[in-house]
Amino acid sequence: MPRRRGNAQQPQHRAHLPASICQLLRIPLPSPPIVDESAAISYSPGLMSAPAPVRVRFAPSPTGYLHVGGARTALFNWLYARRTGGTFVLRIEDTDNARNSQAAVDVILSGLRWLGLDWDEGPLTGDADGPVKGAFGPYFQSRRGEIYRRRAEELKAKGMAYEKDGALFFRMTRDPVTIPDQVVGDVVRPLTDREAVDPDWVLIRSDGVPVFHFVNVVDDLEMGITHVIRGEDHLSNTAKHIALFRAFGAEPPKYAHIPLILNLDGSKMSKRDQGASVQSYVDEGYLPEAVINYLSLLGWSSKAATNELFTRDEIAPLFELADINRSNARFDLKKLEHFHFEHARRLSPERFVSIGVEALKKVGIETAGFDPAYVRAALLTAQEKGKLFKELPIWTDFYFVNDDAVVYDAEAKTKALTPASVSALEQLASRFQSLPEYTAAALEAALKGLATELGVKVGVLIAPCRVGCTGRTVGPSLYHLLEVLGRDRVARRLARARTVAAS
RNA sequence: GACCCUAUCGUCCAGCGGUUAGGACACCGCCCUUUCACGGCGGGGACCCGGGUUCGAAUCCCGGUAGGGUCGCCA
Repeated sequence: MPRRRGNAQQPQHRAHLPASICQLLRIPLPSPPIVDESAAISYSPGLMSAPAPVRVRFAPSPTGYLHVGGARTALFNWLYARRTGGTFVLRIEDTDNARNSQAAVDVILSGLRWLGLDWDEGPLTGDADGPVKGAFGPYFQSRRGEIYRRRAEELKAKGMAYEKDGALFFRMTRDPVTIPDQVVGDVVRPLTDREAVDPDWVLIRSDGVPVFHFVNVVDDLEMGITHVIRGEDHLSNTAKHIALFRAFGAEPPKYAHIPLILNLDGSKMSKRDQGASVQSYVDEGYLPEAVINYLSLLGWSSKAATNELFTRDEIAPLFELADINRSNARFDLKKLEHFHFEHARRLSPERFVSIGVEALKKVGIETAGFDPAYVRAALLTAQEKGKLFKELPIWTDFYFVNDDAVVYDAEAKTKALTPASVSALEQLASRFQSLPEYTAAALEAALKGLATELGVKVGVLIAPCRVGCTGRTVGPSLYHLLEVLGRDRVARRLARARTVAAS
C-alpha cells in the first residue's frame, strides 16, 4: 500500500451544510447581519461544475525582515498560482500595531520584488492606506477592523462566541479535528491536556485587538482563499482554523503544510542566523534566480525533471503540491553558491556586465570613465571565475586603475618581480610591442615562442607578466586579459614592472 | 507534561515489496591548464534502533529513540 500523499482523498468532514450547497456557494452564505461587499464573489450556478479558480496567499507579519522560510512559502504559493492559472494574494498581517511600521512592510515588498514573486492582489506600497490592486481589500489587517467586528458578531449571534473578562472567546469543539493535509495526509488533532482543561480560546482580546487565528481565518474566508500553503509550524493550529470555518458554516480551504527550513546544525533559523534574511542575499551579491532555484528544491522535487537547474518560470509548470516533502530541510549555503555560479555563467553578457558594474561600484570601483566596450570585455573575462558578485573586484579591479597605480600583492611581488625577471619583462614587452595583431592567440604565441627561444618554462615568463599587469598571481586567463588591457596599457605596466623588479 | 509531524550518504533529493540503494552539492585523488577556476575521469560516504507482516523489507505495521512543531488576551 503506497503511502498517502494527501490529495488522494477528500476531506471527511463537510459537516453542517449539504455538500451541494457548500460546493455551489464556495464562499459561505453570509449570515444575517452580514454585509455584501462581495465585489468579486460570484454566485454563478453555471460555473459550479468547473473547478474553483485557485486563490492562494502569502500573509507575512512585518517583523523587520523577510525570512528565507517565508520567502520559500511565498515562492510555493506563487508557483502554485502560476501553475494553476490562479491568483496570488499578498496580505499583510499587521494586527500587532505596536511593532509594525511601513519600513518593515517595505522590506517584505522589496524582498518579494527582488525575488521576482509578483502578486496579483495586494498592496502596491508599504503604506497601509496606500494604493492596492485587487477587489478583496483592504490587504492590511490593521485596516480590516470592521470586518472582524462583523464576523465576531456573527459568531456571537450563532452562539459560537461569548464574552468573558472583556475578551471574546470561541467555543472550540471538544472533539478531535481531522486536518486533511495535501502534504502529510489526514492528521487527527485531539486537544492537548492543557487545552482539555479549557478548550475555548480568545478571538478578540480585551483591548479590542483580534488575535491571529481569528483574523487569519476571517481573511482567508473573505478573500476566497482556496488553498493555504504555509509552514508546518501551523499544522497543529489548523484544528482551530477548521473549527472556525465550520462555525461560520464555511468549507475550509485545502491545506498544504510545508516542512521548515533549519540551520545546517538542525536548529531553528532565527533572524541572526546566516542566510536567514533575504536581504543578506541582496547584499552578498547573489542572483535572485539562484536563490529561487535553491529554495524551490528545499522541500520539493519534481518527478518530471531530470536536472536541478531551473528558473522560476521553468519550475512553475512542474510544481505539484503532491511533490512536496514531509521532512524539514537544512540550509546549505554551499549548494546555494553552486546554483549561483551556474546561473551566473548563464547570464547574458549584457546582464552579467550590468550587474558586475554595480558590484564594482559598491566597493568604490568606478567604471564609468572607461570605454563601455572595454568594461564589457574586461568583466567578461571573469564571468566563470568567482562564485559571487561580491568577489568580482578581486578578479577585475586591475582593469580599472592607472597603469602606474597597479597594486602589487606583497607575496606576488617578492616571488615574481625580482631582478632575475627583469630581462624576461624587457623581452616580453618588446615582443608584445611588435605584434601586428594584439590578440590573445598572438600574445600566447609570442610568449611561448620567447620561452622556447630562451629555453625556459613558460611559467618563468607568465608569472612576472601577470603580476606586473594585474598585481596578483591569480586572475583571468593571462592572454585574454592582456588583449583586453591592450597594447598601450600592457606596455606601460610591463615597463613599470621592470623598474620595480630591478630595484 | 500532552498532542502532532518527520526519520536514506555531511547536506538537499530519488526510491513507493525483489535495485550492485541512484543523482546533486560538499569532500578526496588523477587528467587538462605551468595562475585560479571551468571541464573530464575516478573515489570514500547512508537506509536511526528493535520487533513484527512477507518467500522477500529502505519501502507496510507496532514500539522505542532522535529532531522539529503546537498547546498565549504572540504571529
